[in-house]
Amino acid sequence: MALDNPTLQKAVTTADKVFYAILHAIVDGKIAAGSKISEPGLAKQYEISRSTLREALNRLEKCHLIERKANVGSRVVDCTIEGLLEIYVVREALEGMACREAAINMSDDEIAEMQDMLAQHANAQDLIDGVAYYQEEGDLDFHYKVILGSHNQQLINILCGQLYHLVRMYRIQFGMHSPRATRAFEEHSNIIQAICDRDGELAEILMRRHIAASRKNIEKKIALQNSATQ
Amino acid sequence: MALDNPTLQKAVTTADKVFYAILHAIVDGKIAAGSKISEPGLAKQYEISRSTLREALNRLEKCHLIERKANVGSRVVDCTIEGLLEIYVVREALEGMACREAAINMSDDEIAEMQDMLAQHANAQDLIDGVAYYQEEGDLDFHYKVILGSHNQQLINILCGQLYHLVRMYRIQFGMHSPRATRAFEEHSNIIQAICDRDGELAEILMRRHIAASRKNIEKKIALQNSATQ
DNA sequence: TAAAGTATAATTGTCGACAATCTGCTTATT
DNA sequence: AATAAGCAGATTGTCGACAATTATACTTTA
Repeated sequence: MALDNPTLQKAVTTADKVFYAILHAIVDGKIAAGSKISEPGLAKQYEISRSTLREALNRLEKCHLIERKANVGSRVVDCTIEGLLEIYVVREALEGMACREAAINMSDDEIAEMQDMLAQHANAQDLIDGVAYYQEEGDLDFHYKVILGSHNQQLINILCGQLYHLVRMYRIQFGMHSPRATRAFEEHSNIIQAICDRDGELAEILMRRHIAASRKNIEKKIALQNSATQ
Repeated sequence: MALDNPTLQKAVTTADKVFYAILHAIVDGKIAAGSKISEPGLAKQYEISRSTLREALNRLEKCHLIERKANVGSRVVDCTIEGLLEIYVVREALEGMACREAAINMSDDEIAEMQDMLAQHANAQDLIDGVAYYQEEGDLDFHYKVILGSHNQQLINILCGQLYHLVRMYRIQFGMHSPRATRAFEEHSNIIQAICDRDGELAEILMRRHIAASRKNIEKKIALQNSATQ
């Protein structure tokens, strides 16, 4: 079930391990965004052959974490504001739809599990402090559960397999400790309620607003920064 | 511009050429859906080394045309009804959003170009005959233009780079010569009008209905088939 | 001095071979 | 007879080397 998550999947081959190692290095910014990737360099660093490294690079390309040009090489994607906003647009569309489908397809057990998770969050010290409600990872994450709940393999692949890491990369590198913590918690509650009521239409609208609110929050911040520097 | 289309991109390296060759073979059903891929076999067939073939296979995996398991091998994805419906759900969400963004971001020139294209279609013999309005490819395609018009690189990548080929594969292998030809044409007209009016909200709704109508059309067909066999 | 051309160095693409793993069949055991 | 263990055969993963292409630095020329 949750093993569909590439992040949690066990690394069975050397290329796998190196893939995850580089993945984390990029997401955490240890390999700078926008920097060029040296195949001989990285291969030496991880003590593997170039073939194996290239296998790992291919997977990173699948996650849109690096970009390759023929006969030129690979670069880590760079984190631009425009890129971030583009991702939010995609998420609004896809997670909105995932939420609609989740309201239709989730089993009662899955819904109960999600409600339990939310109850735990309500007590969590982090939430009380109003910090870092966004920081959980993997299958602890609310959005994650909703996406899996859609039972749509295409949606799961795109959102959990590809965009997930990009989103984390942006969050970490832009230092987004959401100030919307308590607000987000309430929105999550309402979304779960809609799913529980099997109201797909409402569930989608609420999820879209939830994500759009985050996006607007970022746009506002950017606007403030821009007006301050002028 | 249209060079962002991986289908039209020029193949510069051998792996590229083989990638496109196998891509077409799979989409056209010359390599059967669901069949296992033999690396030694295909390498011999295309007269290349296994390394080069694996490079090509990696790209096919990016398009979700094949699936790989570690130490086991690759299989061509199989075309199931569920899979097809899943794709329609994703398309409804993403192309709907792309249409909204297109209404915001397309230049006047781009819109004029799209209107010209539609006018051409209106005269086309194919349309008069009520056949095959869906069969055009590449940047002739209406949906394609809308997606590019969103100016959102993420949307373009996912829809044109990944899903595009899968959709074509399903269309060809399920033999979908849409009987909705004239109807689809009218719907396209209305969508372009909404974009022309810069009405993103309406444009999204119309596109979603347009795609949902196709999906329901398929569901109906399936239901008929099932009731006939019982 | 700036621009263009050339040669050298470095990087990427491709190849064939070996090691590790899986598949299917035979054989042995209860 | 059914299940488990073990053994070929084939397939995938990994490696190091060579070929093709690109980037860099230097020289030449206007």
